[in-house]
Amino acid sequence: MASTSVRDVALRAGVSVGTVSNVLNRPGKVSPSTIERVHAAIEALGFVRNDAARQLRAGRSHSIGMVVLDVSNPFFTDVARGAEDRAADEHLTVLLGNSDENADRENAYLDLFEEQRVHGVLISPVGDETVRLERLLRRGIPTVLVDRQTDDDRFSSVAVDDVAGGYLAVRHLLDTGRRRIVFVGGPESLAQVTDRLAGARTAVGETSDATLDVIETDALTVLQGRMAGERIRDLEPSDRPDAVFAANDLLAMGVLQALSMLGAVHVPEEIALIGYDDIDFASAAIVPLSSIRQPSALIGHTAVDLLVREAASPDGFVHEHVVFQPELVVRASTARRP
Amino acid sequence: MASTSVRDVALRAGVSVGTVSNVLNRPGKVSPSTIERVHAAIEALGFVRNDAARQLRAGRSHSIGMVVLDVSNPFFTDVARGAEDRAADEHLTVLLGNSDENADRENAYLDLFEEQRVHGVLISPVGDETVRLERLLRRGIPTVLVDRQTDDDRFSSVAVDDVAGGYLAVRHLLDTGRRRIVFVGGPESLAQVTDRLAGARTAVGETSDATLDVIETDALTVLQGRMAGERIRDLEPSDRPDAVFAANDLLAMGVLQALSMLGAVHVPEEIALIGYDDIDFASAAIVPLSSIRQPSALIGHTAVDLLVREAASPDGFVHEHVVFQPELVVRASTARRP
DNA sequence: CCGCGACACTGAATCGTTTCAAAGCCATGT
DNA sequence: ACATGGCTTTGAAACGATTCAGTGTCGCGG
Repeated sequence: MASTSVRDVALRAGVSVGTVSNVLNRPGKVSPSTIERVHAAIEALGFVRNDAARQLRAGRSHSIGMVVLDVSNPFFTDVARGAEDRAADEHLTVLLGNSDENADRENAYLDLFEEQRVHGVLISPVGDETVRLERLLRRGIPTVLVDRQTDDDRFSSVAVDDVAGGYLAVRHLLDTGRRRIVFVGGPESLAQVTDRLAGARTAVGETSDATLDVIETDALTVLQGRMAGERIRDLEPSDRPDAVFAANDLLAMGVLQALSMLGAVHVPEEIALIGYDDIDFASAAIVPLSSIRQPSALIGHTAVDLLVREAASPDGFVHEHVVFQPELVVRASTARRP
Repeated sequence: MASTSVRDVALRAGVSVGTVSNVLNRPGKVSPSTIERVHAAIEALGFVRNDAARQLRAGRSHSIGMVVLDVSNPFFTDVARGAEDRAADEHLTVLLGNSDENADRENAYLDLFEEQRVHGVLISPVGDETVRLERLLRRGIPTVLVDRQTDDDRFSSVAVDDVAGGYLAVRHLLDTGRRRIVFVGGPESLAQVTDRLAGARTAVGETSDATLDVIETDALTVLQGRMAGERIRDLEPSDRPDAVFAANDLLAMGVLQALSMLGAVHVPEEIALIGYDDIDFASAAIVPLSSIRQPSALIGHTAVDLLVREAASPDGFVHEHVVFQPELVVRASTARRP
């Protein structure tokens, strides 16, 4: 019952603890017969390495801390999966934390990760606060911003050009003949929201008779989308927009639910709708949803890549800013009017 | 740069390391003035506890290991969230692993959790193998089966009555006039699948002119559902079933996509469709999906509860088997024929 | 004035692994 | 016969927090 240690294994195999450790970590340095004997002892005793002791000695854990804005959002689980896959190659584990767009929860996770002496941190930050992240750097914990562009040369970052994405979305709405556009998204503290809105504004600015209104939401969730959709549905038909650009697909699905409910407003005939992220469920929506696709798994993959490289070259690492380009995916929800 | 330890804090505060530790863990035993001095030193040095050292001393970590069948399935993320919330109350962290219905990946996570000396394990197992789980028990790691019923008194378990759920689903299809029913689900190694199928069989058995066919899938995913749906769509109209019961909502959404594509088959007029889990996206589907609701967050919550109680009472803990009842949610996809 | 308990604090031992300087062993070449 | 170098193995030190038996101090009652 009492857990067995290398000492027990060494005793049983008739070698020293150093040799047991070598068998485990540098088998090339140990003679075949000894290796066999040690393995037999490990087997017999059911020995399992104590990770805490390894970490203590090593000074840092072989985990990567990751904080995302919303684990219920398939976009982020896809990013996390990409990160995990790449991390597994390096024998690293990903600890996934969910900030729920809440700075306090974000901080709680960062505290935890500091105590754990994680190998590095991947974060999709809630606000602009870099104070907290600087502290990680000073501790020597490499930190990569995920899904957030930055010029800050103290961090690496992996993001998608959200301004371009916003532009793509609204350009497409304009190209299919819509002019009165509403942007649904929020809170403003999220860079994803403001960037996509900025791109939308640019596109609208290019067309003289187009207008852009904003309905701000408290979060990027289906529920918030439904509330925004209800506000639109309850407008006089003449006051309604002819297109909605939602800051992500969850919002878009909420908007869609509200508009379709009771057959009140037809999508895309009366109002066209486009989302962002192209999550798997977008194509299975009541009206299949047009969206802006981001290479989600690749984002996670690349982020771990940068992290690992930074961790390997302690000082003088040149931080990189990787920016992917988004892609328009057209489905029924923005079909051209008849 | 070199991380500061309790020793440094002690030195700076002019006390012993033992006192620093007491300030951190049993402030009641330390005089107010000393507490203040120690806190000042901690602040000044930016001291952060080293979790690895704590764990080494404590003998186990304050993390709970959790393995689910599919992180992309909102049902499991909901369960995980419930678990995390309850765990946070106990100052425990949840490490979430994804087996992808693959026994090797499941084992890899269990190995990891053993090395980490986790506080306990929550698992939604891939197969019937209890061998691996027994090993955890022998190590003194309490283990709770999640979303899996069992009579095994060596484990606690938290589950939903899947046989009752399967019965509910098919009883509803029969009640709305359907007779030729197809069950879509697999692999058979998942108890969730076989239990739901068993319930379905019972319901069909109660109606003399009803039939039940099975299309087995390789996994419970949207993609697999789409493949099954295509097989149904490609049947001669006279050979088609008049209702489909999918083993979970992801499958159901895939089936729905395949049937609706090209307007080939109308749901629910030609084929009624019911899923399982009632994930958030089910109500936003092309045709809002009827489903069987499970109290997902409550499952996670309860599981952590049992785990914590077992961990607190090392021996002689009486394992409990909690079984929740599922609930039918009727939407458009099973509307009665006109 | 002594003894006793309460309280605050100390510091060495401990957890289990890894590392590394040093030692042991053996064969080869001179 | 001995030095040399290449393997293999050894064992003590180190990582950093916690614990606990023990030291010291103070105040109060007898």
